[in-house]
Amino acid sequence: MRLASFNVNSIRRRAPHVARFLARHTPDVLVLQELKCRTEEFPAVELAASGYRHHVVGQPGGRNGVAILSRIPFDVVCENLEGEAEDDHARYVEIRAAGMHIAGIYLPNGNSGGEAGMAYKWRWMQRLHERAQRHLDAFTPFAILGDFNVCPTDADLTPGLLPPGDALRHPTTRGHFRALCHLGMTDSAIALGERPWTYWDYGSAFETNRGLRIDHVMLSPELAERLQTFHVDTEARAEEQPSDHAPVWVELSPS
DNA sequence: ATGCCGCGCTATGCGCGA
Repeated sequence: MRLASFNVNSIRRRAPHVARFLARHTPDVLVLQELKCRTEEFPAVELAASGYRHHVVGQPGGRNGVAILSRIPFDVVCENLEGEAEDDHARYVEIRAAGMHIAGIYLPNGNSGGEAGMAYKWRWMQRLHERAQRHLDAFTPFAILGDFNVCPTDADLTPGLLPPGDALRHPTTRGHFRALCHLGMTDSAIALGERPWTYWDYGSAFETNRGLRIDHVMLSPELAERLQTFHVDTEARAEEQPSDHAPVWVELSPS
């Protein structure tokens, strides 16, 4: 079982990259973030030949947007986290497939909108925590994949790349992330002794390998037991007109 | 300490992303 995540920074610009990634690595499930399109604008035709079915949670205005592509049967569980009235950001999608629940997330950046932006990020992390708690309490196998916009420790960013007060490395942000770990969700890369960059800014950052580790795959205990490998598809980041994120994925042994 | 880049907009600069 192969579970993957890719922040595409506009799916209309990146549909060819996604198609190539699917062909190269044939994940069973791929979650996408930052579609930057409405649901009806998703380039389904360009991805149709790949043999994947999709579910899109788009948003007007060219912001956010998440989707799931799957080559195994699935049901959509929900398209938002509970706990905040009138949250119309398209940042969450959860499916049930192969006996597990799989969430694709685009966690708020938190650096825009001042205090309110930061507070929204932390409330969102609290709501994610509550969702995970619910699944863990029920012993439901649960995976969370996506752009967390969190550098969990100082070792997860190139020194000097982000100022100390940045929302991606703020102590409160890290506290929320650590709470998710303590709840019982395993950071896949760390569990395997790896700490790879998953994001490089446009410009020279990729050539000089100045990056961040912000795309994560978190697994409940049942799934962490099955964790075999963690990968970053740097090939996708090296392509023409790339996203600033690279796809990541994990391999799980059969249940 | 930051947006030099990239994206979408109702645009020909701005807000946002990390």
